[in-house]
Order: sequence, then structure tokens, then C-alpha cells
Amino acid sequence: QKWINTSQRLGDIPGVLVGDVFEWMAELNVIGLHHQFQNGIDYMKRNGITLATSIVASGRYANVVESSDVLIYSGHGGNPSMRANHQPRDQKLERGNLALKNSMEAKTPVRVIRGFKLSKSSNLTSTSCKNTIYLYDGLYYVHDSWLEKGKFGKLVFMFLLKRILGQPKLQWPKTIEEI
Amino acid sequence: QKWINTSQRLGDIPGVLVGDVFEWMAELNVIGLHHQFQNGIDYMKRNGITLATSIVASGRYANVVESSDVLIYSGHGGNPSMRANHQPRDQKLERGNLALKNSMEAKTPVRVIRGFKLSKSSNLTSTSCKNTIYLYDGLYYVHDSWLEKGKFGKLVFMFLLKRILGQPKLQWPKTIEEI
DNA sequence: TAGACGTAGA
DNA sequence: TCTACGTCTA
Repeated sequence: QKWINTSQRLGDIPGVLVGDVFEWMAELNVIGLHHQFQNGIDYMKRNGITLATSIVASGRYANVVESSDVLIYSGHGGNPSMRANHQPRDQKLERGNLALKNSMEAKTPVRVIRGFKLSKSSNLTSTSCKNTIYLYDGLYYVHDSWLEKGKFGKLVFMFLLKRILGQPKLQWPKTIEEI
Repeated sequence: QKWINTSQRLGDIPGVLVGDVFEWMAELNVIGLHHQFQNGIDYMKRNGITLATSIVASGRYANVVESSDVLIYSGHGGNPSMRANHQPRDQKLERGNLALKNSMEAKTPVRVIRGFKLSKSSNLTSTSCKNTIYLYDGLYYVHDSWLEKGKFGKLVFMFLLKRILGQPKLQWPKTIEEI
């Protein structure tokens, strides 16, 4: 028995296979895939610089999915907050955004979890009321990043991720619809 | 064995005693004390009118606690939302606010759950990272309601609740501080 | 679809 | 203290 610190680990999590299905963000946390409850980008610190460990793409942000092997992922920040009466702002190169950029430069792998929502036409008989599921999609490299104007007219970081070759093909769900 | 529908029940929940401690809103939900996850006011419908079943007073709103037997509770609504870019608005006599007012007129009891936060000076040795707990405080009647100007300058409903006599005294926590 | 006295991590 | 691709009920 060997203990691993999944919150400080780049790459695969032992025991978690491509295609594994989860129902809650909290599960991802327990399993070690993604140590955040609501944050889409998780990261660690290595030698003083932050590196992205995992991201969750559930479709809340305007991500464009080019194919099952490419992911265009939006950075975080800049959205109007609930507490204060914030206006939309430009995203900054900090926290998860900085970590993803560092991962690009360091060429370190990022775990990708994809969120799907059950559609009305789903033929799955769901026993719970839950209509979102998360699939582990495997490891990606960050290949590019740039800034765009988002829906609020403010700057948004965009990251181009490509799936690392040689991994099992992800069984893309047929009976559910991506958001 | 007799099943009860706790989401449609006014008054005490069998098996739950004054002073019972819970750690999460989700627990209150499972136990049947409060069938909401984040909403402070829960209510049911009886004969076509809504009646408040339970409220959670965690201190997020500007409630003034006069004593352990009186609670001044704020209505909900009107706060800036996360999704849209909302401005603060006047609260309306709807949903939980309407239910509390109806409870006042119908003289029906309301379950009160009080939330506390562990203070830094707490001498409790907490095994978890959780620093909020919820105590069941028993049944209250709504005695009065009025409108005030809130911190945003908008109208806020206020409700005066008094603890029903004859209930066990609530052991007010000493080692933790109310928010 | 919106609103809500959450919850954990940085 | 603040943010965050949550999660539920009405």
C-alpha cells in the first residue's frame, strides 16, 4: 500500500480509467481527479510555479469543442459576482489561467473531465434526479493560449488543449447531449 | 412504523429534539427539518395558501437577535444575482416572504434552525474543516412583520418571531460565536 | 429558468 | 476575503 497525494500530482490518478463516470464534483474531489468543488481549474505548485492539474469542462463557459480530441477552454475570472455588485471585468493572468499557461510552457499533462447533461430525449432511466454526469477524458497538453473578447466585451483567456495520443478512445455518450 | 411527509408538515419533526446539532444544510434536508439546500425559508401549501414550515438563521442576512427567545428575521429576494447582472431590488411579498406573513395570520408554528460559526478562540477540537453548525431551536410563532430599507436602500421584509413557551431551553453554545 | 442565510480552497 | 464550469427547489 502506497499513499499518494493526489492534490499534488500531475497526470493520471491510479485506478481511474478513461471513461470513468462520476455524478458530482464532490466525487471527483474524493477520487483525486479534481480537488475543487466549483472551480473549473485545479492547480498545484512545483518549484515555485503553478501548474494546472485538472480542468472540468461542463459547458458553463463558452467553450468550443472542435472534436473529441481537441478542447478549447475558457479561463476563469471576470464574471459578475454575487456578493458585491461587480461589473464584468477583464480576466487576469492569475490563478488557474496562469497555471494553464505555465502548463503549456512546461509541457505538463492536464487531466480533463467533461461534464454532460442528460437530455429530455435520453433513454437512460435515471434513478436519481441528477441530470449532470462527469466523464474522465484523459490527459491533454495545452498547445496554445490567447485572449478574446467575451460576451460581456471583456477579455477572456482561451486555451487550446489537445488529447495526448495513445490513450484509450473515450466512449462519447450517445444517449445524452453535451450542453 | 408510520411514514410522515416532512416536507408537508408544520411543527416538530418526530425524533428531532431542541438542541440537536447538524453540520450541513443537506443534513437538515435529510432529517426533514428544512427541505431547502440554500434557501433560508421553506414553506408548504395548505388549502391553497403557502405557510412557512422552517427557517434557517445563519447570520448571512442582517437579523437582529434580541434574545434567545426572540428572532428578527429578514425576508429573501432583492439581492444582486450571480447569473444576470442584477441590481438590488425591493423585496416582494412572494414565496418565503408571503409564506411567513401567512403563517403570522394563520398562527402556525415555524421551525427555527440557528446557524453558528466556530470562532478562532473556540476550544472545540474540530476533526473536520467545517466551521459552521446548525442547532434546532424549536418552534416559533410569527408575531409581526414590516418593511425596512436594507443596506442597498431597497425594501426588505422583516419578521418578528417569538419562541413558543414550554419548550426545553436551548443550550446556547458557549465555545462558539454567533456570526 | 431563476433564485437561494452553501461550501471549500486559494 | 474572495472566487468558483455546483446543486437544489419552486
